[in-house]
Amino acid sequence: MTVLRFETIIDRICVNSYVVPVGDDLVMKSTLNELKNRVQVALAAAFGDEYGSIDPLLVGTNNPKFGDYQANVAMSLAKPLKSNPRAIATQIAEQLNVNDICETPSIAGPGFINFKLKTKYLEAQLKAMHGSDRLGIAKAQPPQKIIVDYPSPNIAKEMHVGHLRPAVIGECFARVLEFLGHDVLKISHVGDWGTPFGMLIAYLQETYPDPQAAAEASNSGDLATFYRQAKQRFDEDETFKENARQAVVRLQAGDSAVLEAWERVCQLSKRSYRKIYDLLNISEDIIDRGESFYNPYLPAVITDLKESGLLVEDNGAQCVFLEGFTNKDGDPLPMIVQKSNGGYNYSTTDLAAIRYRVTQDKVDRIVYTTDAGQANHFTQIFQVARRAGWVPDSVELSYAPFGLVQGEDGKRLKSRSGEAVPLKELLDEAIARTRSDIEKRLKEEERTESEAFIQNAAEKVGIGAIKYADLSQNRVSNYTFSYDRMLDLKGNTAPYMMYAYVRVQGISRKGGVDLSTLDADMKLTEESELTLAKHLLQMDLVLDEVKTDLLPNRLCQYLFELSQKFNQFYDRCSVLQAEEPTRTSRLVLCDLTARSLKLGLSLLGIEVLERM
RNA sequence: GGAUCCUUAGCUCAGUUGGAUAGAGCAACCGCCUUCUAAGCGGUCGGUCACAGGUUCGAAUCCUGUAGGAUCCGCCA
Repeated sequence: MTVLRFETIIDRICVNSYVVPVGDDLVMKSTLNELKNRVQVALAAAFGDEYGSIDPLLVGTNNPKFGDYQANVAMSLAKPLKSNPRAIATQIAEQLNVNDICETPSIAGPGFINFKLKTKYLEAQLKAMHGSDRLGIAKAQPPQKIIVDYPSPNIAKEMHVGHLRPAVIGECFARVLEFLGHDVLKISHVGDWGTPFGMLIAYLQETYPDPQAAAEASNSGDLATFYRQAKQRFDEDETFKENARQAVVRLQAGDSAVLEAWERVCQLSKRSYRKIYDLLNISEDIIDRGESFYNPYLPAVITDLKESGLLVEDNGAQCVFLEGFTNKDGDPLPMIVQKSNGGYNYSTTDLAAIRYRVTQDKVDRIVYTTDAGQANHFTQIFQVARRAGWVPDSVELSYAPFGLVQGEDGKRLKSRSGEAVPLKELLDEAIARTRSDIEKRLKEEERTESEAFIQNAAEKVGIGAIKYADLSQNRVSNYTFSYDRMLDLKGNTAPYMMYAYVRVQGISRKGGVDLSTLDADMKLTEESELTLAKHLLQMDLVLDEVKTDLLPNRLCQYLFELSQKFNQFYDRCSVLQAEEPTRTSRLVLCDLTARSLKLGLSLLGIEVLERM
């Protein structure tokens, strides 16, 4: 897969984590891993100890008629063992001891070993899952300290649609890693030190020379309006433009009056960002550590690089020459860390950030999420940080680039032209469309609901749909901006899953059943029950994948399939009217589905509704 | 000129260390509400996995080349 190539470039080091029981919470063994171990034992028994450590190539089957899992290892051993794969598979199968988990394994095709789980085993697993607060998902042991580098817009500007992806994706990573028990530090590397700030500071000082008035204006003002007015002044007046430039210089020199104005602009900006983040259900405990934060640490980056011998002066600029990046003549390309005028640039800041995070925060892993256009930049930064000796091998630098948000023309959605849709506008549109959809349904079904119910449902469904539309696509591929697609409420969308959840709550209400206090004695008979059960037991694997590969669409896919399987079960099996013990067993399936959906959606940053 | 990413059904996309007959959603068409919310379920239609070679028991997946698209490339972030 393409993402892996990135990871090899940046020298990815994995830190092992082990699964152990935590506290009183019952932790189930992953079926896949358990079967893997069993096959390895069988391999050792059949062919000698040295075969006990090879990968059994165990995967889920793609067709139920082959069972639930298949081991593909026999084919890969044909050459080294100089034997035919079917014979090898038979030898492995003879040594297999999996009686407690599945039916007798069968050999099929060129040498697949197929496993079909026993119903009894599934029932026991479900019971354990039902008794667990965490749905049987283990916490990482030991936990890692992980920084999730939140998307970092320039806070001098209004948020636009291009900020949606990084916000939503970064939030998902943080939530998944946190749920898996890691110590997550959410850090926003906001642009709070650059040229656009000079413009706003100059405008604030010009319009509100009196500090008291400036304070009031920034407390009650609106960033978008403020920015628009400042931009207009900037574009039409040369003197103002010069004032803005001077403001940046004085800001970086530490001028106290300018610093004060800068603080005000930052506050104004953070307030307006928070409003949107709240609407988007983005964590409140994000730490703002903008470019300004690293200002004091920039000189040390240069001296450190000099000491390690990496720093080279070129045309008056301080550079590090990169390995593997060459210009058209084949000469190494430099990365400038200090401009010829003595100023620093974003490379310096990013290097200072890595250095600080490893030495001061003592992290085990840093997860970066930016648009793919910055892939080269981060590959270079990581290289220099490693070569400078700031990042030991034990620290993992994960880069998760995402595709560009494109316009209908297939080109990058521009932010400066002013054509980019403000994020607020997109979110409001989503809510409005959802609202009218809900009202239409209520009318058709002759239902009446309170205004509060309608508004809340419109917000949760509308925002959920937008976030899901984004997360359910492969992170790497480009994203064509389309209202219609983002706001679609049918098919593989957030409302589909929210609706499955609502169905369970409906059963609980109708039957007057408290799902949390059920005694989970399972009795699975119908095919749709077994299919749902098997899927329910795979959530831990999926979350582990998301942790490693940083692909939220894997979780979306899982939740969509879970909802599909639940809907099929719901369609074919009546719950409340069933005889005991089937009735209770089915109620437990409902409960586990609802809790899995709620958890999974919450990890995507999407909230569920009890009714809709 | 160099680098990175992408190309799978009419549209939007999945496809997990290479595995059995390439899967969803949307759109189109046909069925299913006196039964736990039909934002649902079932079915039909739809593919030269951009193209050409190679690697092997096996390739949408790995390698090489070609075509097309996007993005980046020493003093912006």
